[in-house]
Amino acid sequence: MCTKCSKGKYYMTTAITYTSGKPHIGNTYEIILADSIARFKRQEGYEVYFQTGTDEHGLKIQERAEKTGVTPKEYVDKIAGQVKEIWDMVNASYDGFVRTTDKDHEQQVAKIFKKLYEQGDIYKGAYEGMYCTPCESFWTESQLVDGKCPDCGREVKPAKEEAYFFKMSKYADRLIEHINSHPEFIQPVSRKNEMMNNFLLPGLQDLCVSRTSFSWGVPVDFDPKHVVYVWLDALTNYITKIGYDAEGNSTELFHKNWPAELHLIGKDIIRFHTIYWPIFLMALDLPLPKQVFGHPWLLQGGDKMSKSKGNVIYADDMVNLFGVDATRYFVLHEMPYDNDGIITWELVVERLNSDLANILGNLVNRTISMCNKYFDGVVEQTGAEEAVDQELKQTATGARDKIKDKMDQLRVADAISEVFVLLRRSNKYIDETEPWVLAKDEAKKNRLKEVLYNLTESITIAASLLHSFLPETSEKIAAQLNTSLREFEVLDRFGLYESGKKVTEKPEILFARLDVKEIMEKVDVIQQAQKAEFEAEQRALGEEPETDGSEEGAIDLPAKEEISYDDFMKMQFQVGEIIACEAVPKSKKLLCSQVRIGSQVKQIVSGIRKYYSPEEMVGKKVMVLVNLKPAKLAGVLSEGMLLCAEDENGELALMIPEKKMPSGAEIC
RNA sequence: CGCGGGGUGGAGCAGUCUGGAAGCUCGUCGGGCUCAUAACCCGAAGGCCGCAGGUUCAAAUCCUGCCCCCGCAACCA
Repeated sequence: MCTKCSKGKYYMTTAITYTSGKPHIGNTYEIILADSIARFKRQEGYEVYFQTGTDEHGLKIQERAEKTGVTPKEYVDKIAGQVKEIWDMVNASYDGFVRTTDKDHEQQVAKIFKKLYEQGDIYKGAYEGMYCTPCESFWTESQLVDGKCPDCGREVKPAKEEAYFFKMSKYADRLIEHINSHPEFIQPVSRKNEMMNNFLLPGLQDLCVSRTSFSWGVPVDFDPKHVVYVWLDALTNYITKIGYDAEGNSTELFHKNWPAELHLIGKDIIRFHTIYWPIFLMALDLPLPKQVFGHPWLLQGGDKMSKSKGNVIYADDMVNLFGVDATRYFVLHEMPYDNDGIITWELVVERLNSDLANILGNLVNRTISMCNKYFDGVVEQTGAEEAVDQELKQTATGARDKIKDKMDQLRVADAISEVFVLLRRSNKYIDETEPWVLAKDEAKKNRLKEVLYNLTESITIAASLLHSFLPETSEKIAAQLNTSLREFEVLDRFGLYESGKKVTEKPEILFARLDVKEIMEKVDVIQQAQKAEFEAEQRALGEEPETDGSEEGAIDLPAKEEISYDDFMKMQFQVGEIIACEAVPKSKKLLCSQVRIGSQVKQIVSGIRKYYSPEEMVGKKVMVLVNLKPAKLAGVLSEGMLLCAEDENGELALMIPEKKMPSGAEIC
């Protein structure tokens, strides 16, 4: 915005989005947040370089691509396209977009790996554990269920997989020192202790940085059956894409921008950015980023979000329904600093109506209308001041520094609220000055002009301050007032609106009020479409679509292998009477029941605590599989199984004989 | 005693680190106003700040114990 008064460079990044599917509003939140910070820094006079991108390697992507019958590259091209499309749709002003499948990135990852290997930070070792061949997964002894694979229940065997490891411990002390001497490094600060106490102080384990179990990744060039595993591939994007070269030929762009001022990431990956990433950088002899901010999540309220239910909220749907800036406003405003935020369609409508339509849109509209009505749109400063003006002016001129203060702390939601303080104050000013009363008295004409000038000026300042958050709206307001947005430097001054200018004749409604009911009808259409799309995808993957029970009742399960009558007869089912029942301590879902079957009593543990209380269990006669091999659950012995029906939501119902039956009666 | 987050007027949250008159937005009710998108402005009602103890002249805030909710983890026999 103002190149001659540059305050220096500002390199910031978001996390790169994993391309396993279309990003939902929670993912999109990060880019909007980052964008508002980038825009604000530019407005302040920094030379910002803002990078985002996609993380495109890994087993999951390879598998998805195989299932849909396309190459991994084709698959990620499609998703990366969607990501970009959404980022553009929300007006993200990124300067660089990295894809981990970009050739230059891949080359550097291979070089970095080699360099770290040659200098001894990476060594060849082995991953040891119990291996399930069909699942291609390693499990530790404690993860095994009954000595078998917890996923598929099949046999596992001890195995070793060759892998490369990074020696984390070597740099741990230096990192601890750095974190302690740079309290601003990890934000919010509450996360710092978490990292220290849970990972750094107990001692870091070496990190596995290669895999042989899949091929969709960057091959290790001196040992090509290995592929570089996620973090060394993903994190390095922050340096590779701006031109880092492991052999010393880094670009101008890199020298200018590294180290980054800010990595903006989700709170789930703080560990990787504040421990592994700094250590990689130390190993490469590069300076560390100034700050890592792990933002909270934007969660969907109400039902758990699930594509099969069609209730996932996507940014593009929001933009279509509400517009870009309403979408931006919601996610920026609703997100507190260190707690998770909630989004529902109803909340979005509420915010849009009360803040954007009522407070902001209506203020602009009523002000312009009065300018036209009383003075044919001409706005003039007459100097007819009164005491009431002072408070408005103070609010207007003080807003900039308050916002800057909040932004410096990365409290974006609070910053945007400061603009609304000014807007509210302006609405109040109209009531205090009563322009319609002034208009009736010819002698008060100059005063009326001054009042409308003050309003126009305040709105211009507010619009300029809004630019980082709602760029489109900000510009629309300036256009309606026939002025341009102010530079940051002068935003603490009042009275710069050029006296005598004429505002637009017919103000355009900035945000129309919305009716929740109408919106929810449209949402319903979106959700139906989403569900249909999901089911189509499932069919394409050759899987049975999940039905969601809206047609009441029908659930199709994948057919199991046919069994013989003898197989069936191996199972002994009997009626059991529950004579006592209590919750299993140390567990959340388990109930432990004493079940009388004939003359014996068996102890059976079941995961039904969510649906049945211990009290209501007692006295029930239920269907029991009696001859199941006993096993321990949460340390408690279970000698059988209570049979339940389960619906698609996991709701359980015990099977109970429909006529009175004695305990021990055989079920066959 | 698995890890973590949280419980503040009807809803969503701030305040808790650094004790010192319970605050914000929405909603509700009453009033004002008419320039405006039934918008705006003013006022009111509504809280044992999860429960119980403790420290203190003083606790939403510090300490101890307990209960409940939500993620993750997990054994869902």
